[in-house]
Amino acid sequence: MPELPEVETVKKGLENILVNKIIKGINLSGFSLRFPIPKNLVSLASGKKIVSIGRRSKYILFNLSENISLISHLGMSGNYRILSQEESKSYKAKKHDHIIFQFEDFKVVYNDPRRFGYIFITDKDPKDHRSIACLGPEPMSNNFNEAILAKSFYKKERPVKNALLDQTIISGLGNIYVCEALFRSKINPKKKIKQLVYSNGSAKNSLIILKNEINEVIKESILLGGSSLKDFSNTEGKMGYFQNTFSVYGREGELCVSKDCDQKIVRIVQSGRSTFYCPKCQK
DNA sequence: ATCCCCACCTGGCCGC
DNA sequence: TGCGGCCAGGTGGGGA
Repeated sequence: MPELPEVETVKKGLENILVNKIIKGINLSGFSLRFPIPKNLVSLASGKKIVSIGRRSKYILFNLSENISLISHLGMSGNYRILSQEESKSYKAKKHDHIIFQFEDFKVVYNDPRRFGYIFITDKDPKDHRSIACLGPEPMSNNFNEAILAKSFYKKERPVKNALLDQTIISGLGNIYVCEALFRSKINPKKKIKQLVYSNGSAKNSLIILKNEINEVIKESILLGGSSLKDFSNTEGKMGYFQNTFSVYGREGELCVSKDCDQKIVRIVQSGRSTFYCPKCQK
């Protein structure tokens, strides 16, 4: 499922309902997620109030009372559902429901078929957690700019597609938004990143365009509630709409959307992952 | 040091 | 209808 816009959508849904609520109890399926669920999750989080809910990159951060934080990653197929009071009364855990949070009069269910998601609990600043500390700046944040990209791209040989998926360079993008941002920027995904930087280390215009298009595609997707492919939905079980606006992702063999372009979208594999692009528009 | 590959899982879809 | 193969939004560890 989830890249930055989808995680932001889930985070907002949780924030609307859960802030100032007290976790009365937690039920676990007994399965491990990508990592084992922390043994002290139930004892440490139960009885705590949810003070605030934040997001860093693709992580949802639950800030609880007494300086406890939950750090939640949705992996590929993780999702939170907030059950209504009525649903909560008779709810029986479904297959792949791995964590059920009990509140006074309703429940929140974490469901994750592929179990690539994970959750950590910490009594320290979550920003210092090893999963968060290494993340690069994220789109639309103050410290995301062409200078920092130019620094990361300077004299490096990697294809730009791979570099944009590297969460230590820029965090929050995944396969969909990288493909879409490169199309909007008219940059070939195979292009080596050093070619976007002048030999004096400053950003070429194409890199500035790329930075702007990354911000734009993320902003637009958040406004539409993210992209729903297969199983992504928000905390109410509703779908996002951004998938209807894809220019290249999942469009192999279909016509390029650019005016005056007669090319078909191509799928290649880079570092084991599908890349979709227009060979004519993206140079 | 840098970068790629693979494993971690289940389920859905396609072709035979 | 069934089965095998392939594909999927992410990440971190190991190895080249």
